[in-house]
Amino acid sequence: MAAERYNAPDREKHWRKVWEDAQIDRSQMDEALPKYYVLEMFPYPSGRIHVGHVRNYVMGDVIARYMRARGYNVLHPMGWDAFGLPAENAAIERKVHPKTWTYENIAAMRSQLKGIGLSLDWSRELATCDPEYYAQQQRLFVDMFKRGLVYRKKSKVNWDPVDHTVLANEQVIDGRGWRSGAVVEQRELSQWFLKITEYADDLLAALDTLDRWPDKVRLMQRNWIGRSEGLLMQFPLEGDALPEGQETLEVFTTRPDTIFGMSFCAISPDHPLATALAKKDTKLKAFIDECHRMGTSTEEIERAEKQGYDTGLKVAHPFRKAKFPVYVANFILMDYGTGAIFGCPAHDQRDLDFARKYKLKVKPVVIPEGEDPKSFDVGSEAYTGPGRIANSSFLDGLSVEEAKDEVAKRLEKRGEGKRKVNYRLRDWGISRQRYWGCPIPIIHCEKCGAVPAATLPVLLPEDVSFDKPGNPLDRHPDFTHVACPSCGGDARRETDTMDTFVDSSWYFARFCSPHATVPVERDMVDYWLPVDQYIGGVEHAILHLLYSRFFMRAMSTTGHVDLAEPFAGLFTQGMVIHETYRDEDGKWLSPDEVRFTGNDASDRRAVTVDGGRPVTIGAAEKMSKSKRNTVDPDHFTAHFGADTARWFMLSDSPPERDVLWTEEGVQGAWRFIQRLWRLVDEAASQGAPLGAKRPEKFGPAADELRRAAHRALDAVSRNIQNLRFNTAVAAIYDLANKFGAALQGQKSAADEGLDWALRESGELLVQMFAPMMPHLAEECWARLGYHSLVAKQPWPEVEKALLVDDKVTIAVQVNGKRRDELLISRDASTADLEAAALKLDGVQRAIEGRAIKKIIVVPQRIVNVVA
RNA sequence: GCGGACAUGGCGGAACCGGUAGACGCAACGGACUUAAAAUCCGUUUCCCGUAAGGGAGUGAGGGUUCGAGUCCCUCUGUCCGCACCA
Repeated sequence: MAAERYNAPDREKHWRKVWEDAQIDRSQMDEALPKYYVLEMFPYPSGRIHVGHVRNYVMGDVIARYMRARGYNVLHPMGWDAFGLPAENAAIERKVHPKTWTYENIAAMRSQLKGIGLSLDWSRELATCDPEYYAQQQRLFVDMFKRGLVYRKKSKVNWDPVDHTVLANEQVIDGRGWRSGAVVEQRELSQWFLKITEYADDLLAALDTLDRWPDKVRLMQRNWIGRSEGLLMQFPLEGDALPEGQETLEVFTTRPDTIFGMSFCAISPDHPLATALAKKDTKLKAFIDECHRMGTSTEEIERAEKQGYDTGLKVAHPFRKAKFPVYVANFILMDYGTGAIFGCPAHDQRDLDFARKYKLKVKPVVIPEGEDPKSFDVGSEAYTGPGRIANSSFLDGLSVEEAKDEVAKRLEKRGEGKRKVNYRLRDWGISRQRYWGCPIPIIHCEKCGAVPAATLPVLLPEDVSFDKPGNPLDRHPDFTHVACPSCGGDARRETDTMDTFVDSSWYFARFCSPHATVPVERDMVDYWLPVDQYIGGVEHAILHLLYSRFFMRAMSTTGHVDLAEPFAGLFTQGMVIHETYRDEDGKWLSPDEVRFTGNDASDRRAVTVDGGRPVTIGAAEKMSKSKRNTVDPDHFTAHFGADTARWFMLSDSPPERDVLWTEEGVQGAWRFIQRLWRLVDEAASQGAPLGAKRPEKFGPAADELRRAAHRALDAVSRNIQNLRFNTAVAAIYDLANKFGAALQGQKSAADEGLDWALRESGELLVQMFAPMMPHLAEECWARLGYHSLVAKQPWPEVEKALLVDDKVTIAVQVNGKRRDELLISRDASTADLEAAALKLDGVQRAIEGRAIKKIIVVPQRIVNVVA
């Protein structure tokens, strides 16, 4: 009797209710149990979850359910990265208060997430815009302030002169504000910084200890921190225009060995010397203004065409009687080193491009092995490799390293040079001139300076309006006018809010005691931290992860925790992508608006659903609202259920890679769910009854099935543990195929113990897919006669004896080419293998009577006959 | 510009430490069941030659190390990602 079709949406609702009543996902500290903290990067509450979120959280959920079954005390919480720009945009565009907008979004997304059957401890939910949360963040800020980890300095921002607002880099499009279209200016503002550079060395060194992080992320962080050893050099300056008090130019270089190849010096447009010169030189002023229109990102600065302005000043070479021009150049970053360089065009690509443009001398001084110093020429590509120094007076013949050292020694002796370790890493600017963020708890007093607010929290006022440009906090009198906590005089409250990266730099610690009246409770963080498995997008590989690592160190300094590394294990998952569709006018179409007409895969064509107009099928891209290639999880689960989505997300594509969302793939997952349900149903009726006694002996079919089941269990366990979900899925498919075949076999011929083996492997099968398709698993578990929850079962044990076969198939090669194979006892000796291999027809044919030179035998693997 | 990653059938991908390349899924094709369709079940499917047995080629391109290379080394090509105020 065939089973009824499995009604996923209906049954899933039922089981979610059962789980909730049983509180399967509540976590409580328990010193007696080993803990396991699994966390997915919390989402920004944009309003709807998308399938990309689903993939992220399902992976974490599989781990959480698996580790729970393995006997761990699992913490698996969820929260909201709820401050940020989009809420303010919504306020401006739709006249809805950021708070209202955000909390409505959170409510919508929470209910969507609950529909996926994630085993999350919702009692720990937090949103970073909850006063309960950001009040504690302000405490942390004040503690860091008191420890000297916070300071203020001037820094550049993108300024929109029409909207009177600071723009994010992504809001600057071709040098103009995205909303106003006004040409963006760069402005200097006083901003708050966190001293991440204080920990630069440790952040770098400790990367080596993060052995459960992807190598590429560690490498990206290493490069980001960018430690380099070099030399600070003082060049005497001369020239009529030389401003007073600026008689020397300090540059930082990592290549002092190339000093004899220098042909110019260049300073940043923001260098104090440039600013001073510009006061009298209107052309220079114009050039600097031009540079400021470029944008603040490193990418733009470095990619722009190299341009310079000759200041007329000269620097003297430290070892020669030669003078070189000083340029203001658009590719010199004020934030790195001293904002000034000496240019050696032959051995630096940027310098070379610049030199070619301004017809400056290019003199090679590092000669690669095998090249003649007299004829060596760099052409259009600078030579940055190793070699011998030439054309360099006392440095001639030295290696690059020796020359660096020699130059440093000589200049240090003269007091014109100093060795220095420089970092590319800069201190973290956290000031944002925006409303929807955590207020920086500082009060500015004319007498006392910047003083931390005495009473915390500093709450965001809610009576604000966005009908005027700029930050509404600036024009909120009650908020800004306060008494100085130190002297009691009139003072002004800081109106900048914090970068939202601050919010996400410690939320994982807050989850350990989400409602505490201190930032973190020590016994809780000591028990739960570090996060054992952190899962999220690779786009956070640098900033979020580095800031969080910094925060743990800073919080250790302030005594809140005692731990440097927040994430013991890190996994970066790929995106969910989908084809894109456009009509004749180039307008983006959503998948629902498109109908396919082609006959097969090679002839895929599409037309619009409404009028049959032709549709261009575009490349699969990251799902985005603007390209309309998103899939709505709600719509989807209402029809196929959450398990289908979960299974599909885990199948096929390796989790670190992008996964292509396709209708066929969804159908495949859906079919498999139905198939599993039928198989379990049949096993329940044809297999041995619940609790039947294990037979003494098994026939060949039963034995084979049991081997398949235990092999699959072994593979699934290892694959889940290594987050290789796609191969775990393959192992389950494989077992389902063999299980189906065994069921068929049982109908045609009885085999000793097969009914018992069917029950055993059926139960194992259900337990194996339970972390991935938990709803279906409960339904199957009940069908198998159980009144317990599979979610509460311990993970089954593999019977190791069943993993080992007594016979193995060994490939036999002749001269490295596979010619035949050998089925032979597992512990056959080398001599046995040699003898058996030589007897094979395929081997004899391939040898063609030639003499055998050598036979390579790797037991249980391969025989290679060399003839 | 700088930095990083990736490349295997028609498609997504598998292959532990260098040891039978293509597991598993999708698509396609053939068959069974059905009045029919859907669903389901069985089979085939890297390419070329061959009815077959069998042989040849094959993991982006070129070279190298090795008895043996998808895997290690060098060179090249292509694609994707990040670059400090998006989160």
